[in-house]
Amino acid sequence: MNADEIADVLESIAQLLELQGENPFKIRAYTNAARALPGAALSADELKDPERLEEIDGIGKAIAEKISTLAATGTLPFYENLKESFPPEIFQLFDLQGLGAKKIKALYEKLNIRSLTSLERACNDGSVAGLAGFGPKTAQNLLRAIEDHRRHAGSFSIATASEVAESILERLRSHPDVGQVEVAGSYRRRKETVRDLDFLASSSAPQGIIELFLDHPDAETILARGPTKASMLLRSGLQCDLRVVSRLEFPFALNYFTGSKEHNVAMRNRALSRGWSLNEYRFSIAEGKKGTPAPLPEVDDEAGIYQALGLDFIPPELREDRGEFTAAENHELPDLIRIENLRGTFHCHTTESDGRNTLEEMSLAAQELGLQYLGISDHSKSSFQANGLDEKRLAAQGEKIASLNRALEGFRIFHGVECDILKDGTLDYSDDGLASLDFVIASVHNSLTQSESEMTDRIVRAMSNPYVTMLGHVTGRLLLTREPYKVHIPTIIDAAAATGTIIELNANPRRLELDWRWWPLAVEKGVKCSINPDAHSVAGLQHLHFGIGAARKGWLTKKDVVNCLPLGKIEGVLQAKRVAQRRNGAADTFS
DNA sequence: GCCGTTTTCGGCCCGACTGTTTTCAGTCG
Repeated sequence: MNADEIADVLESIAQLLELQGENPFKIRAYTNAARALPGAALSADELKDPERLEEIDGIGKAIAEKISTLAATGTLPFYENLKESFPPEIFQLFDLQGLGAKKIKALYEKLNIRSLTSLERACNDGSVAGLAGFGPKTAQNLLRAIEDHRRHAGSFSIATASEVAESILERLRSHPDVGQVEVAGSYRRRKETVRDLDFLASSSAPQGIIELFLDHPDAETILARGPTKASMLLRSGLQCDLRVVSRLEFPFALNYFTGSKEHNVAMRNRALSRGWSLNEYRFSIAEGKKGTPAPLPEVDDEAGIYQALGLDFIPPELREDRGEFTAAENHELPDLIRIENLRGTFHCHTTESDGRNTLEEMSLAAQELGLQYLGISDHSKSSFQANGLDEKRLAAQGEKIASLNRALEGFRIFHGVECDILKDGTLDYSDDGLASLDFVIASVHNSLTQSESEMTDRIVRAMSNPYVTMLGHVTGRLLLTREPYKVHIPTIIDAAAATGTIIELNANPRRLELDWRWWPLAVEKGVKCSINPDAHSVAGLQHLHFGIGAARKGWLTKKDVVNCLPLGKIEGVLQAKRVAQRRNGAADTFS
């Protein structure tokens, strides 16, 4: 069993213990261990070594033994026994809004409810409403929650969220009683998908702002309406929450509601170590602490909170408790990439394959964005579903680009292709065909069900080709739609480093990969990134904004991203692999 | 179950809202 699978088991154990009414801190210990494990990036052997596991913060003797057993045998008697006390379907009840372990336990023990279907029946026939601690309102809310759950998987793409977030922000800003307004939560941290949007406003007169917020034209259900907090479900199924706080509380609330939960816990612990308690409103003197606490700091903005805790300002994207505290303490936080650092981009399609805009339109749009270059890469011939180009059409496209380039000044179109990586890792064109191009993106588009080792070998073989400039969408995932295909990312990263292949950060909001979690490793290994929109239209160039969010989340700076290089410097990077091969004179330079 | 210039016991983040209660438990973030 690998680290991710073991983490899933630990999460399941936590839920089962919760159902059993176990000590909440014991439950938290399992949840913490589940979160800590994948971040430690242990090898298969280290996962079997209890002593190595115990070095990880949050994993002690007992859980280390359990992880080791899972890694070695793929099973755990303790877990198997736990599972016997509850039916497996019961886990789906945790996904319902308003239903936690206590209520699930009551429903199961008193009414033998174990699934969405049996819960729905019991809500309708009145037996839920008759249960102690439940009532008619709860039954009604559960029915609505079941319906919502069925209608929406519960997550939304960053693109959907972005549209809603910007429009609600604008609405709230228009209110005369509003001071500051921000979106917090995972949206501000630029997670690849979000479950809800958390808005935060400062005001001394919250009521009207709450009313304006809830009076949204797309509001379907009002979930909460209090004096400082409101919550609604939009017709799309996206939940939006609003908090209104005072001007002085705003930085604290912004920090608190931006999260992540793990980041907040660490912040509070840092405060406690100084004798302060930190909540979403302020610093205060912690109760029951021995010794004299440091005097309370004055805080004007979010940076002031970090400063008070001896930290550089941590950008929201990094707040995942993945090393940002150590870096902030040592003044080693990266100068994260910004959208204005981009000088050009690659991976754009045109009407020649499956794009909606012509070569000329795409080029013009890129110039209007202030870019210096645009890499055109239509599909290769095997992607016939996408009208991929054969050698003849590819050559004709090259001539057209050359002629356009002659008429351009200070802007260049690079001619490339998104070349299919065939089932055996060979490419869709001969090396001679590839050599005529400025750059080549190699991507997998078919035979997605290969085993992890087959897929990994396939991609590594493709990267060993000196004409492959960069690797496209590494795992083929479509967020909220299609799981990634199986591929061993650390091996891919090593191969990219060894061959000098750039890895794409596909900025299309449905893809957003290589996933941000892997970029620190890639950078450590010396792999370069290219942030590519995978644009199929002029509008698709805007995906670069989402790519920047993901890149920042992956700790990337402009030095790590090749398309921050200006025209005049980028050409050399595109040619580097072939030049190295020519210099070494061997076909198997990289093997 | 984890952790330790509070170190082997006794803490572990905490406030808002809802619904079911009549002072609070459960859930959420």
